[in-house]
Amino acid sequence: MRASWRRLEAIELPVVNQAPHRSTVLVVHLARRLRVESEAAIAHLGMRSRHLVALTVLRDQHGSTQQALATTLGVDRTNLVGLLNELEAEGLIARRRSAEDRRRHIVELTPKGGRRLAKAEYALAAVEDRVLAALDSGQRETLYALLHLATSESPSACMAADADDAGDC
Amino acid sequence: MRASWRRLEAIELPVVNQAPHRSTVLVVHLARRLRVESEAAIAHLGMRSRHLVALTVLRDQHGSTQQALATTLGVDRTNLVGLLNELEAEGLIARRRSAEDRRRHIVELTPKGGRRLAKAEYALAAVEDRVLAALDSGQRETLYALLHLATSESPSACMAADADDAGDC
DNA sequence: AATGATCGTTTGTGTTGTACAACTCATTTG
DNA sequence: CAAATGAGTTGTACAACACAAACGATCATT
Repeated sequence: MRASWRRLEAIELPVVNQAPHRSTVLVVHLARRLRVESEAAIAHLGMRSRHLVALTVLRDQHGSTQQALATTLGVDRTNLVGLLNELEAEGLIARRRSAEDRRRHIVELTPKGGRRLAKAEYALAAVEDRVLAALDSGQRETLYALLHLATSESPSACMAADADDAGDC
Repeated sequence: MRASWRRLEAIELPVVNQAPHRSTVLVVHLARRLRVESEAAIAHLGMRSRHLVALTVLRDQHGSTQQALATTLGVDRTNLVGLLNELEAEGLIARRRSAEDRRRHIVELTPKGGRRLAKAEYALAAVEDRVLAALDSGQRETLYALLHLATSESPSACMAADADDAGDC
């Protein structure tokens, strides 16, 4: 009975077919540790981790609408308003009306926001040295590259931009 | 002055020395997305993500004391009690008293707990296919390996075990 | 021009996760 | 014996967040 199983699977998975590991739990676990420690590390900048996540997303995908930002961040759009208000009050982001659809707000990272984000990331060095102590610098870069790839893959990339360059979705 | 700096650093960082990227924000971001979706995926098992994290940690480092578990998970030890109660009520973990120090509880993953954890991870396949869609299977394994390495590095490994094999810490 | 839908916003309510403190009990240690 | 420690219990407080209902401004359709 094992022979037939192997024949069936060998077509698509030629050599080895181990049960793939699930990263979900480890990501959640690691995120908790990182978040707890990073909150303390960036408190002197008047920011929390959720601010950093928003700024980071904005740095990657420039000029998202609030709706797209809400889905990317996975937060309710009503709660996003308050978060953006805090960031805008400090001049870290800017809201401008979309030219195509004047109902929409295009959220952009300001230069000051970029500098603040860089500052925060600098402050996170000590945290990662502690939490990611088991990884050398090369492994950390690999980790970053994979995470960046996974997160930058916007689930609805076509509706993220101002839609002037987004073709048919 | 830069020459002396280069001489000093060249020993350990020979060629390039770019500013390393910080993974913290990306981990937090990705964890949020994974957690939200995984909660729905494992609800039918009567579990939440925090249960899975606890079981996963227990699968890796067998026989932690509750105190060590609390620091590893980064939760308050008073809140850990309730979490372990829920897991123990379903027979997924077992508490036994330490022989060396009868105040301590050694928490262990039961066979049933291991099976439940495996079931949950199986249910997470669909979630990761959605959230980690940008990563192929090889990249996901690499991600898992890095995360496992980072999380298994227990910050206080010496006090994690039953202390019969832990030497001088 | 009228109608309905959409985007951002405000307000309010409710739930959840978690920290924190204070205390008890059992046990170890000095 | 006294002090310290591990686990458990209880209660309080707060922050994050979802969710609903409504509003004004703006599109899109007819």
